[in-house]
Parts: sequence; C-alpha cells; structure tokens
Amino acid sequence: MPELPEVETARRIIERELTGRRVVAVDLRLPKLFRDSEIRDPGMLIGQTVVCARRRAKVLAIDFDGELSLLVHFKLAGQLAVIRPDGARSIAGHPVPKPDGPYPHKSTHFDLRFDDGTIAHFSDIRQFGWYRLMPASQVQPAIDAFKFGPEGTGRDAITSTQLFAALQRRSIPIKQAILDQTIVAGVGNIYADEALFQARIHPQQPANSLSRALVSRLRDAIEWALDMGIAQGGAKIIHQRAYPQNDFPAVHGREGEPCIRCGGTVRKITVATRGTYFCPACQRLRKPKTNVTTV
DNA sequence: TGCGTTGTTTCACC
DNA sequence: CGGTGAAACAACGC
Repeated sequence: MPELPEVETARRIIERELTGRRVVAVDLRLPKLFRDSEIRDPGMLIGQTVVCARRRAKVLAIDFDGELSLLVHFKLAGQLAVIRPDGARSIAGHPVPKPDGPYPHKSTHFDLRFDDGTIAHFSDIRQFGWYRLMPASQVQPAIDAFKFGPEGTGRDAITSTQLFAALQRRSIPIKQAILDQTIVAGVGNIYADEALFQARIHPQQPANSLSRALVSRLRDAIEWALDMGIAQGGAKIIHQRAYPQNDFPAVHGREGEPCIRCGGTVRKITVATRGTYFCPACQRLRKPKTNVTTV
C-alpha cells in the first residue's frame, strides 16, 4: 500500500537509476491507466531524457527534457521495478509482483526502456493507480488541485502549531484526521496506525480533544513513522499481514500478536471504514470528563 | 462468491 | 461556506 515512504523510495530509485537516461521504447499494455491523462499516448516520451523526479504527498512526478512530465499515483497496489542491463534490481511500492520474480509480470502494465538497456516496469495488481502525462507547465496546477496540506516529514514538514490548528475544527477520530491529505500530506493507513501507536494515542480519540502536548507528540510520531518507512524502503504488508523489520510496523497488520511494548494483544477495529490496528493497553481512549452529577 | 482492500471524489445535509 | 458521513469508484484475490 504505497504511502509517502514507498513513493519517496520510488522517487529516489528514479533519480539514481534513470536521471540522464533517454527513453528509446514505451510499452503500454493497459491504456486505461492513462484515462485521465491530458496526453494519452506515452509514446510521446520516446527520445526524451529524464531530468529529475519529484514527489508531493503520494504523487510522483517524473520530469523529462522536452517539457513533459509524467505524474504517477500508486494508490493501493502500484509498484516500480527498475532493472539494469546487468540485472541489478531496484523495487519500490507493493510487494506484488515478487521483486525477485520474472518481469514483466501479468500485472506489469507499462514499461519504459532506456538507451543503456535499463527498463522501468510499472505494475499495479489492482489497477487503481493512474498515470498522467502533461506539459511541465501543468504540473503545479495539477498538484495544487489536490489541496494537500504540509508534508508529514522533510523540509517544510508540518509543525505542531499547524497540526494543532487544523485539528481544532474537527471532532472526527484522530486517525481519520491524519489520513486527510489536506491536513497533513502523505500519511496512509499503515503509517497512521504506526504514528498513533508511537504517540500512544487511541485512533478514535476526537481530533479536537488532544492537548497541545499530545499534538506535539503526534507530530513527532508521524515524522518518525514516515522516516522509519523511508529508511526501510517501505513497509511490507501482504494479505493484511505485516513482515516487520526492527519491530516496524509495530501494530499494523499484527492483529492477535503481542504488543512490542507491553506484551498485550494487538487488536483490529474499524475507524472511518478503515482497518485499524492498535494496542488497547498502550493507547487508551482519554474520555472527555464525564459530567458527574454534583449536588 | 461476496467481502475486504485504498485514496480520492462526490453528494446530501446540517 | 465548511464539516461530516456515507457512498461511489477503480479491480482483484481469497
């Protein structure tokens, strides 16, 4: 489930492996992935060289000379696999297709082949993702249209003050609030669960019931979780089961398993229609003061 | 086989 | 206008 860390990993792979390389062939086997694209034919990219790769929230932008940019959103199950002529592989995003298996896989829908023989394979087992090819001048307007809030990590990461202000108007569960890309950009279901566990906040705590101190702790936890994800090159979740490295993810995808902090049992509930994992002992709901009858 | 899965958009409503 | 909650949508595997 590609979120900010998985998309950032893809961006770094593109920057490292593809910058300065010229496209010599394009193979789009599932044209509907470009259904919302201003330019429907990625064949336009042949002869163009990758200049850089950018990321805003979960949107990846690959800039080519010739003033064209390819925007990609991986949604549930997008994956990028870059394979060099010597066979070396760099993979980011969803764990299917298997990184050490054959490419193209049946869910590999789009390939870019470069002048040195490097191939970029774009896969999407669910086909929920999208690709949009547009003039470079259209990228900023296209990104602005999402109305993303500040990023959860990196330069210009959201501040505690900004997050607190945004939460003040909301009575929705805190988990739902941090999944709102207009509040903080880049957090998805996995990292929301991890950040809340790290900050010891119950996912159903009303957003506007958190003190400044707790919001500050949450902000730091969001940054920590995203950075941890980036450091690992993304989290590995297969069939709703986590494969943690260094105790991360700590709760997501670990229903019924012991909490790494208290040894209690990780539970799964539904919050705002999303599968939500947490430790009921470590993340207690801070009930608003019950108005005990006085006199 | 129907359900679960996600990010995003849209819509009705207050 | 803005917040909320629900529904819709994309499609597949178990």
